This record gives sequence, C-alpha cells and structure tokens, in this order.
Amino acid sequence: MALRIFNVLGREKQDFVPLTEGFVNMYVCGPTVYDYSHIGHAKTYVSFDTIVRYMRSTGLNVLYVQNITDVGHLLDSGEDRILKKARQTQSKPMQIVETYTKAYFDAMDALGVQRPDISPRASGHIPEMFKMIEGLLSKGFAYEAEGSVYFDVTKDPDYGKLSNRRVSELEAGKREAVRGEKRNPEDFALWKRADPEHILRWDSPWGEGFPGWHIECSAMALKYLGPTFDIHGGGIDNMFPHNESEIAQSECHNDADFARYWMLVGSLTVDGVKMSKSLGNFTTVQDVLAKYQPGVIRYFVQSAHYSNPIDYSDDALDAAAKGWERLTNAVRLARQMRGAAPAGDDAGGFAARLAEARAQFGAAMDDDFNTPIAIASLQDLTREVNTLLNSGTTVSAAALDAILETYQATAGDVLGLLPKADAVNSGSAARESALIELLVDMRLQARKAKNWAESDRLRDELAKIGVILEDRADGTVWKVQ
RNA sequence: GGCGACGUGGCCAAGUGGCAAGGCAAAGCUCUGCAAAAGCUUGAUCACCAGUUCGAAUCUGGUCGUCGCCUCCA
Repeated sequence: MALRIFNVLGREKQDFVPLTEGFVNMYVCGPTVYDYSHIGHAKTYVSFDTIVRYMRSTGLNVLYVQNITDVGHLLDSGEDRILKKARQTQSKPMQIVETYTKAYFDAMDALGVQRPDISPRASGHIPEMFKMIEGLLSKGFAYEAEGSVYFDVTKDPDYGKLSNRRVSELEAGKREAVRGEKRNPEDFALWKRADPEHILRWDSPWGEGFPGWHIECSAMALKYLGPTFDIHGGGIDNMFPHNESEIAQSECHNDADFARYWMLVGSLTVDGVKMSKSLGNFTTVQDVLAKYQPGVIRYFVQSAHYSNPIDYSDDALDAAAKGWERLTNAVRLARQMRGAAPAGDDAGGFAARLAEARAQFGAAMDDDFNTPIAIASLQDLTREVNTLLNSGTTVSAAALDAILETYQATAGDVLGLLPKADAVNSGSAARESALIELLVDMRLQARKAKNWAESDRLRDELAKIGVILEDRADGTVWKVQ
C-alpha cells in the first residue's frame, strides 16, 4: 500500500513521496479571526485533521502548521475585517482577535480536531514579512507605489499555474484597478499604506502600513517549513487569488518550488450555495454542537470525499447521526460485554475478518483519503460484529479486545468518531452509574413480576433524562444519550 | 465571458473500461411483554444525444442543468 494524493497542482492523483522519508511538512490556511467559526470551517479543518491523523497512524512524522490570520484581510471597501468588527463592538482590534481565536480553538477542540503543531499569527511575523517583501523588491518582482508595495504579476511567468489563469488572457482594462497606483490590474499588495483611521499599523521601510493578505502565509511557511515543503492545504475558495499569490511570492523570493502537493477541500453549501459570512447563511459550530454530538459532525463531513462540496441540512445531519450511532452502538456493546467476558486466548475465527477490515480501511485512506469508502468498510464490519455479539454465543475477552482494537485504530484514532470509553473515575460519575443501575434493577424486579406499567414507567422516566435502556437476552444495558 | 467542479436508486454517497460499495429513509419478516437495538429480504443501467470499443456510469465530441472561483470568504 502506498499513499496517493490528488495534487491540485497538475490535477492528477500521484504517489505521495515526502521530501524527507518518514517526515511530512504541511501547511494549511487557517481562519481569519473576526467572527465565530461556522460549520463550513468545521468541514475544512475536520478534513485536514483526518488527513493528518491518518498519516500519523501510518507512522509518518507530520509537522502541521496552520496560521491564524489576525491582520491584513481586507473587505472590498478597503476596510480591515477585524477593524470593522472592533468598530462595531467598540473593542480593541486585539480583543477581537483574542476572542475569536479562543472561540475557534474551543470549537475545534469540541469537534475532536487535534491542534496544529504550530499556530502562528500573522501579526507576530511582521519582521519576516518585511524581509520577504524587501527580497522581492530587490529582485525586481515587486515595486513600491505611494507607500504601498505590490507584486508585479507580469514578472512571474508561472503566475496562474495553480488555478489555470493566464494574466495575458485576462482582458486588461475590463476591470479597472481600484487603485491607479498598480501597474497591472492583477498585481496584488504585499504591503499597504495605512490611512489615518487604520488602527492596526506598523512602521515599515515604506512608511506606516499593514501587510497584504497573502504575504503572511508565504512568510510563515518559509519560517517554519522552509522554502520547499510537502503539502499545502486549504479551502478551494482560496485557490485564487490567495493560494496563487502565495506560490508566486514564495517561488520568486525563495528560488525554489513552494509546496509539492496541493490539497484543496470542497466548500460546504446550504441549499446548494456556499455557506459564507457575507451571505449570512451560516450556522456556527457551537449551534450545531448544541444539537448533535461531535462525532456526528465528523461523520457527516467524512461521508463525502474531502474534495467534494457537501450540502448542510438537518436531514443530512440526522442521517449522519443514525449512521454514526450504528458504529458507536456496536463499539459500546462490545465494551460492555468485555467486562463479563470469559478469558480466551485468541479472537477465534474473527481475527481474519478484523485484519481484512483494517486492510480495507487502509486501502481506502491510502487512495487520496477516501473516507466514504473507509466508513463503508467499517459499516460492513459492523454488520458482522453485530451478528456475532447478538448471536447468543459466548465471545471471549480476546475476541472482544481484538474487535475493540480494530475500531480504535480506525474509527477512533483516524476518523476520531468514537467517544471515550466510559470513564467512571470521578465520584459523581460513579454515583450516577450506581443510581442508574439501581433503577435498572428496580425495573428488572417489576418485569419479573410482569408489572409492565411500572417497568415502562421507569424506562420512560429514565429516557426523559437521557438514559436509554435496551433489553437484551443477557440483561438490560443502558446508555446516556 | 474566462477557469474549474459536478449531474449515480426517495435522500446522501463511492465506483472512473468488464456483470452499480456503503449509509439514511420505506416495506415485509425474525427476535422482544412492549419498546429499543440488531439481523434477514426487497430497489437504480448511472442527466440527455452521438461516437470509440468485444464490452462504458467509467474514454471522445456535443447538448441541457447545478455549483465554485475570477472581488472578501475555509
């Protein structure tokens, strides 16, 4: 098995060969922190989280860098997103940045997204940007105009290679540049002169100003990953101009290839249109988490290939919830049966089936991280596991351990879909469990007496507080919803 | 207008030359005091047209439709 990745740069699936064997240097464009993260961000970062988890599970040593954009992201009006928010809420810009950076990590933590190894902030890398801009100026790829510095796209023959755009084909004059100081309409800012009301500003060799949006990623990728690294990821909506400009700046400045593999994830849509803050059709991660378990959201995201768009709706989430529960129910049952399982020295005839499942899972993930197929392989396995666990035959502890290990290595460690094994460490959790067991036992007595009314009342009352009972041949099991 | 993605059973979604995975929903059945959970059974010729081929959802050309980017967005 060998990992294959669809490289947007070149548009073909390629064998993944890291620059240094066993190591992967990876950069993913992070969020601009001026508002709460919505479910569209969740799709992007759950996707890359899954990708990183899988690579690590195969033994690759991944260095995952994902920036935080806290300056330089301008609106059409020329206004900084963060400054606008600060003005609206009468806050300091860095208050906005802190608030939403924290909110972003809180949301991602809740979704089981493992933290990037490095989360560099744009505002903390102004000197690195200066250096890069100066380098581009001295090499003639950039020019200064009235306190701003622009990248001259006509100086880079490769400009457009990621998004298949040709500057020469863009009808000059069709869209006039907002600022007449640019030489070409497609030139983009490396550094912008700050108007008096612009609070976020730094002294620079070109006067007071602030960095352009694209330069931060080039500067931080260079600093933490070097001139050439393995994978650059992000949302496909940033392919142009952002990613394209990153490539231009970096390759012209570094005299080296930038990222070797480009992975762009499809957008999340609502009723067929992209979820975005500007359209107002967004649902925040915290709102969705109020209704669905984190695992459900991950399952929803992973049920389509990362490069495809997915449409968000309650129906879609409900369906994902059912599919996710089917997997987790099997795991929960196995965990519960493990407690009273008789010792056994092997997994019996099931070992081969488990090995097959893991092989199928790995093959799917190796094929450009095909999570829908990976999940299908687990659903297939789950049917057989359920059959085994419900067959009435005795299943040995060794067999249950093997089953649980298989789920943990796939649905757990890679997909991040499994809840933690019920920990009854804390006093209150232990007390809660004991109380539930007590009620379950009371209901058992009622059932023995064929007092169905009382039996059903206990079950219904427990259901109201989120405790679901299931009567099995070998006893009643319960779960917390 | 340019660049790109896509159109597979009621819904979601894999498959990209050799008899169309998986999930959800629906119906019937088994189990069950009931319920839940679980299992079994039942369904598509792949937008349309024309080609290439022994053979196409899968390749080529065209038509229709949807979406993304081209201006801020993960």
